[in-house]
Amino acid sequence: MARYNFRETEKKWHGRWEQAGTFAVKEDPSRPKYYVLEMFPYPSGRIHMGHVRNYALGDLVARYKKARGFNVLHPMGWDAFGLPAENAAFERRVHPADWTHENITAMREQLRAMGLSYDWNRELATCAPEYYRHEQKMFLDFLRNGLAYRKESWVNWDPVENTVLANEQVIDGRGWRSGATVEKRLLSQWFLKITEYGDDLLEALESLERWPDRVRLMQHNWIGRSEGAHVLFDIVGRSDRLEVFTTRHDTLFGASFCAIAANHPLAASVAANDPKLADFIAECNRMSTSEAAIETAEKKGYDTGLKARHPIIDGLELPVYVANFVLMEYGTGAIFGCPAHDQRDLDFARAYGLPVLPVVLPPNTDAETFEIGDEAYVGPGTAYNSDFLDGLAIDQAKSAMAERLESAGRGKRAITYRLRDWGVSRQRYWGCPIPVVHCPDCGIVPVPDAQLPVELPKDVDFDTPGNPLDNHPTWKHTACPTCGVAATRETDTFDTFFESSWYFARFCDPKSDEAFSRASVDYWMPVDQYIGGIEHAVLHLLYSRFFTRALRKCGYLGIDEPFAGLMTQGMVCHETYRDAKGWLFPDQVRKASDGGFVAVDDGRPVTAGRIEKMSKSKRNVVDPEAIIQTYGADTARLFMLSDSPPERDLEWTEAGVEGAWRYLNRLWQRITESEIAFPPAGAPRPGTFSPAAADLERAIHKTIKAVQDSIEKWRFNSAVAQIRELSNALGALKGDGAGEAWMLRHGYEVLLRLIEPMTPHIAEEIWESLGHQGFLCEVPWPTFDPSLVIDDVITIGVQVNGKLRGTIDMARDSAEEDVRSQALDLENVRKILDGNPPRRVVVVPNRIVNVVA
RNA sequence: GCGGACGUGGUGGAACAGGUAGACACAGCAGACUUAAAAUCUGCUUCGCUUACGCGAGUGCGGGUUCAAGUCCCGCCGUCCGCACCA
Repeated sequence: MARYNFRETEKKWHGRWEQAGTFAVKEDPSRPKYYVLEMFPYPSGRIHMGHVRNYALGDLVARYKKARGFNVLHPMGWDAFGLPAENAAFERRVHPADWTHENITAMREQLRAMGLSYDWNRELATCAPEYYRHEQKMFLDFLRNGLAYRKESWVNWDPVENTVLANEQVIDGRGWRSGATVEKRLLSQWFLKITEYGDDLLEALESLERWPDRVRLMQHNWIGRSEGAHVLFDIVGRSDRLEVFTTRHDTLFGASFCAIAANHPLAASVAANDPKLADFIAECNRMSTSEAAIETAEKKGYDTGLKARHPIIDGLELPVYVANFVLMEYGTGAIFGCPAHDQRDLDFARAYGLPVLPVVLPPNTDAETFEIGDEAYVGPGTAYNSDFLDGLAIDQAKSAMAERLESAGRGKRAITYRLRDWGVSRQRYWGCPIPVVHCPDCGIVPVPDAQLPVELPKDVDFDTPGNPLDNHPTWKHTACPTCGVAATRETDTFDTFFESSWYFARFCDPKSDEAFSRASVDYWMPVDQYIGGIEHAVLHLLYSRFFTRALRKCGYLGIDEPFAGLMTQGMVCHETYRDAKGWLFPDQVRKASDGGFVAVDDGRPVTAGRIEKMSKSKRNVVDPEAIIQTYGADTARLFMLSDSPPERDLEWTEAGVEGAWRYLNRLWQRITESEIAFPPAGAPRPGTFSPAAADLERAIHKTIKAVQDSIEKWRFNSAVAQIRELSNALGALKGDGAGEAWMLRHGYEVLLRLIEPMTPHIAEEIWESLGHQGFLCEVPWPTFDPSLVIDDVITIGVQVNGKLRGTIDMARDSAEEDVRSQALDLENVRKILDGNPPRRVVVVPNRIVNVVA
């Protein structure tokens, strides 16, 4: 038997699709649209298995929706700015632009080899001036609309990448890519006002019904809204007041100290005359913010000597400390401490000998005997020791206190967010230049629209440390657009998350002289189905939601939410091996006779590690190109879809891939080398069928329904299982009469249509070999006959006391009495009842009978 | 510490809405074909007992609700993920 030649076949169909423009789309108001998008890749040079999985998932959705009659937009492009290009420039003496474009060319070929149904006419790369010029304009519009501003602030500085990082890019105190411990620096930076949309971004999460709960929750926590109050403390002997944020203003009567952050202006003011305090502040700034450091760090404070007047209790003065656990970034950078009801405050109070006064009494507790030991009481209760709050529950006490503070002019209700404004300045070359000019006379001047884009210079030096744009001899020197005097350009570039915050809209109209036309985004947006990794849950996915709102405010588009549906796929994992010296590639390892593993070269023992995410460092990466070379794209795609549900991690196994390949090869042989003479394409349906053929027809219709349901529910692995079940049924069909031949052909044609979104090349090839003209991918999805998906005869389980004791075959919707008597008549059932009448018989129509003995 | 998800054969995983647990695969075993191997085909494959018919146990552990629980409720244990000095 000849083997299926995937190499020739896959290439052949790539050419056919391209020539016919099969996947080119345009707006068509007469048809429902469907926008499928996979997160576009960074052009690192080669695709990896994570990409293959991502795009196999997206292509299945795109092809399925196309079959269901949707006008499907399915584009692909390149997230082309970023640090690796600069590293390559430094290490290999290639220009970042050349390196990036070479990588794009290579990766485009790899993607084409997968047979993905992209409209390649819409391809874009974010490093092109035709792309980034629009985001320069957007930034200027943000500036005009008060959504962008420049301010000096403490920022996260990555000492390895030599650039600033946004809060979202600091993971556990370290840079998200470099892993270097992040330092605090005071710099002038551009910010986007994401906090202005804090409430909206939070509330709208509710409406994102087709997003995973996990991602919505992560964004919810990230935004971190808390309701509380600002409280004002007068400071003895000073005119300024200390403003504190609290969520527990009900415990204000238990306050025993105030604490401020090391970077708080008040601390700086005292430190000016207090060298010891200045030392303490410096020590706090050096402190790492990593998890381990925080766990072990002591709660340290420094008594400033200042006294804060309690806002409610006349005559009570509280000491003011600078404390290392108070963050300038959150709230007002100042707190009041109520040790009895906050663990951290309690630890601090014990360390510095401050009073601990309980003011919340737990339910059913005697106020006389209630004491605070080593643990603060944070549970529910009623206020006591609290004057006018006494007897009130916590929530009531908060309201009462807020009203008192407001009427006394000593505070007011307030809401604080964990979310910070998005710092977008990066001290890097390979990014989009920030289009402003610093003029000695006029200050910050936006570059006029007519002078856009501000293009990156090509001739740059990567050997000198620092920002190559800043080091460039001429680029930054320009004339002030307003007054004409000598001025300098901003040399920072945008965070590369800027580009990915709007590319989905550009795909709607990628050749436009504008960012995109309003009509095209109105037609295509929002993205109906977005697919990508969970790692962007609070980065790209939050920025894009904000950016869309900002663009709306500036009149670019009319929606708030860019992604109506989101699927976060699991990782691709693989086995790992290591010996005493480190990790080994799987092909350096073989199974030993004792069941363990040894190295191929010298037989030394090797231990099998965990199944882990493919990574270069663990040497468990499988190169997609090699797989496609060996087995073909269809096989790789089928395996990826069949092994695990999309959101779960997938274990790559050679055996699993082999299995997928054998299946496709078998399918091809069964049809193209069939000994049964199939009737020609479109042959009329015979009038009668043998029972076997009629059964097969039911199986066909059931499969259509099952596969469709599975795809709609994102159970692609189940869809594959159902297709394989139909294959088994087709392979097992007995008889070779005209009716059987017709039904067999019908079955295979349906099967091909169902499998085409997963394995398009082989499906097209077999379809053509059956005598069809035109593309299978343009044939509508088959419909099932509802009457054929329900069985006439149903096998009903018969239980005695909940244990299965037999089955009976009954006509569908048989009378309950018949089912009951048939069930009781089973020998097994009679044996157990032993002549006694059953106590009860539960009959669930068409499902089960349970006899209670 | 806070929040969340998950836990089913040797393995990946099925099981719509509480109703025959283990679909579909992978691996394994046996057989057919073959000089042989690969490929292909047929069968078996949750565990224990049994020649067999069967019987017993079984969805992390312990309880509960129900005629009936992988699924619902309560309490544990474990694994993974997110956030974290957040006032």
